[in-house]
Amino acid sequence: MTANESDLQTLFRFLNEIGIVAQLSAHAFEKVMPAGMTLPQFVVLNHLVRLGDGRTPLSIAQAMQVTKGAMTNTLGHLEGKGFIAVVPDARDGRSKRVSLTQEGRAARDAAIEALGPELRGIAGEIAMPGIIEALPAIESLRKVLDVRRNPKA
Amino acid sequence: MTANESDLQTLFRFLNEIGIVAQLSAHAFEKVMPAGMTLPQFVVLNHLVRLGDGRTPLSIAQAMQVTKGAMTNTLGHLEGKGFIAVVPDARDGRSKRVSLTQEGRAARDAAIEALGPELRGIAGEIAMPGIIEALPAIESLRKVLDVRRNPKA
DNA sequence: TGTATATAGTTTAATATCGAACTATATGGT
DNA sequence: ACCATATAGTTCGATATTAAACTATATACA
Repeated sequence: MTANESDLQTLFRFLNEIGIVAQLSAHAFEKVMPAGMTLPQFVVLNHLVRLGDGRTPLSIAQAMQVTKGAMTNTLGHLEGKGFIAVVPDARDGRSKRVSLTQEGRAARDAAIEALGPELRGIAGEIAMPGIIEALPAIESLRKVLDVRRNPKA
Repeated sequence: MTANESDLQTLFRFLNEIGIVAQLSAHAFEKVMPAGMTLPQFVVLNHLVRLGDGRTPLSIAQAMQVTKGAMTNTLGHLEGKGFIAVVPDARDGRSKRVSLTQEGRAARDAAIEALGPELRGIAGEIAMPGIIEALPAIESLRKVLDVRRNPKA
């Protein structure tokens, strides 16, 4: 499966566009988020709601592909706002466990609510079938980059 | 063109994946770049090579969707390394013009060279036809987000 | 001509991120 | 049981980014 020059240029352009879309969408999200709610904070809350809480900081960091240090920072903010509780793991003295508070769930729901109109606006202006078809390609690209970054996992 | 719930969830997941791919690919790029060359610096050099130099800082900032302040920073680094020259515009006292130096072109070529194997590696591990088909969807999404951010332009 | 407004670029304070060094706890091989 | 190594989390220094305030120049219009 040798890649030709044209493939390389396409891939380069693809990654370039992805970088810009990521930046633009992050901006659009922050714009509509309730005051004080940042994108990283929301992503963590949403992750805990969707996949269940009681997870360790490390597993959350790996799921969203940031460093442990970045997660320490984000969890600190969320804890400071009372959106999560972080407690030592009784079984493993090195670990902690993250659980959602009532306020945390409410904040996540409010953020989802605020996101709705923006998402609807975007969805209304693009050809959704194209997006739906493109999703698997993005996901496989993510997996490839994932493995290349951390081959052992 | 009303969007249904499923469309919104797909779009949300799509943007989520894009954010992670952007982060992973930025990391992969920085990893192989020659010492001292950062991704923003490379992107600016590449832009100037491909579309011609003599551009203003503002136009470059707009092309890559960063603020003027960010561009001031990046151009400062590039100028400090002797990769570009920034001179006042004779016609417009507010403006400046950015031109590439010999060293700047060489640095860009070296970066492209260093990027080759990494891109080839990635291209060899994914299904390129899917990427090629997905590109237009990403591009149209970029345009939509672009317009929503700055409706007048 | 003069004044209000728009545009180009810089600076500043704040934030998120990274990688590396560090602490503490667990695990595995001898 | 012990010691080497691996893992979880924090901290630190550096960097890129943003929004907003600021300076300087240009343009439009009255």
